[in-house]
Amino acid sequence: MTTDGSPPRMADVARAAGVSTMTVSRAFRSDGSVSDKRRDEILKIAEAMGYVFDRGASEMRTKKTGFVAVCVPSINNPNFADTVRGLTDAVAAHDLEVLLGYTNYQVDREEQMIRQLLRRKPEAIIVTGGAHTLAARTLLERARIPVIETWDEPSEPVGYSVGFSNAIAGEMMADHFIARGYRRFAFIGGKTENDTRGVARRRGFVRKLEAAGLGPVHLVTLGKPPIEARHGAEGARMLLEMHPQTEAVMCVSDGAAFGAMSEFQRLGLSIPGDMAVAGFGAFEVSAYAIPAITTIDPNAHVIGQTAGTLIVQLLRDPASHAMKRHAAIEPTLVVRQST
Amino acid sequence: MTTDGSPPRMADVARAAGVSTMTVSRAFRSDGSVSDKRRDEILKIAEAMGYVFDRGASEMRTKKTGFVAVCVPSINNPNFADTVRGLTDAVAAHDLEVLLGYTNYQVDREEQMIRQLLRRKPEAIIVTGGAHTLAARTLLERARIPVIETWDEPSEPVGYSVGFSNAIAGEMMADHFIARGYRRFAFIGGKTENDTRGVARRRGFVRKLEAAGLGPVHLVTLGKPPIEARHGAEGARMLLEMHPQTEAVMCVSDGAAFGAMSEFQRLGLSIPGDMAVAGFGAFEVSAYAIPAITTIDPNAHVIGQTAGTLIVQLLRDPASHAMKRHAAIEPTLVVRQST
DNA sequence: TGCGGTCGTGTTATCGATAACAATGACATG
DNA sequence: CATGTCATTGTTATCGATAACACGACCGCA
Repeated sequence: MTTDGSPPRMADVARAAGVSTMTVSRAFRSDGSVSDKRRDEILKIAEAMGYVFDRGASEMRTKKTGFVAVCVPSINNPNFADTVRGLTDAVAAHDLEVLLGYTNYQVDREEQMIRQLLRRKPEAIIVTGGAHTLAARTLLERARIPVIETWDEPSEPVGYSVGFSNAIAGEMMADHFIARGYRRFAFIGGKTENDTRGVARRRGFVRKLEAAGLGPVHLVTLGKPPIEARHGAEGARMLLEMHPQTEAVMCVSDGAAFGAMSEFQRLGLSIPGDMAVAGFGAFEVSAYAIPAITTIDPNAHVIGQTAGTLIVQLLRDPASHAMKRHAAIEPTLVVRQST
Repeated sequence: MTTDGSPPRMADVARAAGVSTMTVSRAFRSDGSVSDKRRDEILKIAEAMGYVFDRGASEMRTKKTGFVAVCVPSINNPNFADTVRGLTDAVAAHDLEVLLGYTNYQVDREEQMIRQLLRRKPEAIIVTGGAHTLAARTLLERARIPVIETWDEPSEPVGYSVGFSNAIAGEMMADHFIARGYRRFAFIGGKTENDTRGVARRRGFVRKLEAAGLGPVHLVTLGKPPIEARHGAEGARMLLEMHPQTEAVMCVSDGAAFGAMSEFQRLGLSIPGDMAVAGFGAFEVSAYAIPAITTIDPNAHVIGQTAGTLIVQLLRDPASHAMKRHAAIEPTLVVRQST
């Protein structure tokens, strides 16, 4: 506290400690060359005065904000929450903070969000997926910071990418269904334009089955993402009405799969006898549902962790730009009783 | 882009547009008094140059960071995710961004997180719960910004509070159990020290039942929060082993309730015939489980929205300090088939 | 004793935008 | 025509910390 009642600045702490501002500045950093005695003294005085270090002023001079920006579709989705957690954990040890934005699965909101995030001058930016508006892509290309696209395997990444092919994930489930001997298939998912990754999974699933001569795959398309249990339940009703002969259905998310399975059961079907159900995402609910639901684990936490580790490396050693541009995170098929 | 390859600053845009830096600054703000023609011209030039406004430099001069800090236990919990979403939605329209931190339910990490958040000079800070370390409380008291404690009804709030009494939420469920005619009760939850709100719910639940002469209430205590499906399942096994005569159990969260119910079913019990199960949180899974799970909806999104609205009001009109300090968000009992 | 090196500390200029104030021109009004 | 008002634009100092440089004290070693 200063005499005039304004919050204390570093200079006020310096005055109180009888040293120069520069010495206080050094005391607040780990690398600062100050004698231990002085540092303790200064920090104690600062604490007593209620001094709070001003990161904003610091970043103006150092040009280091300590921010890693990340843009995800939604934070209510456990998968993206896991990715953010993995990222945060990986970068926190290196004095980096995560600046989070979400788009509610709207591409134009992504552009706006990226614009907003970049104004904070993050040291790196992580986005979800490889599909962006042209303007958004330009923003990322011009940003002069590491750009990481996650949850996807973009054919032309802006910078780096950490993720997997959602189409292949869809194929994995198709292979599993084929191996189990099912014949008539369906896919429950959301509207095409909003969730490009969900659409890619559907494409892979359908392509593989039709290539095996097991088409057509019936598509049940619900509203905008996120597609959750209530949509799954609605999709289940629609499916039984339109294509009651279906034997196995993949859902775009585990939430939807759970909702669909519950609805099938309510309507008297036995799972997997009358209908096999699978999801995507390895939500916790899938493991504890009865029957437990077959799913694909995208290893969301690992995606975040890997992206975080990559960022730390790029920031510490900018020369490492030569390394490979894509980190493949293999999704895992988790077979359970529902198929 | 400047001639030397460094990112352009406002002065570079000004030079390119043949105006002063100040005019460019004004063009970038909604209130700036610049002729429309000039503004369009300037913005177009800025865009073409790839200029990105530097929010950090701006905030140093204006002393407005545009940040609202929020500290939650976890972002994987759908309840807190909803609160953050409600908050973000409420403040976004007023040019405020949410700076998010989470503590993994560790009180000492909360202190550290608050310290870190405050260094960014947020314009307001929102924390979860009313229990903090002494140092954390001091930090909040000295911060000279609006402080809002959520998800609780602190007896001595630091500043404002938005939430409900978790003890009363526990009592609500006890009342419901009593009305349904159950006699032998249990509560499945986490370790005491880490989740004060969960503990409060348990306390209310137990107190009410014992006051009605329906004790003792058996407590099944698992590990550290978050307490999810796997803990619920484990708790269910423990409960059947130690107190098989139990008729109705409340779980600290819906995740745990779902896991417990599944496990009871796996072990051959019928719900609610052999065992009634209730949760807390109104997770989507509860509505689609079979049977659907009775729960308490804390209206998490409303909590966030209300806190956001309050902040906007306090920042716009600092004189409104006189208004009431607590906004009560009533939790709703949602009775379903599991009880 | 003299020299170079290290350690701890101080001085000055600076990061990029903007508040506060000043100045200009256009137009209205008496 | 003089004066006032308004809208628009420019000039200067500044927010709070720190990089870069300078400097003195002290050390070891020849």
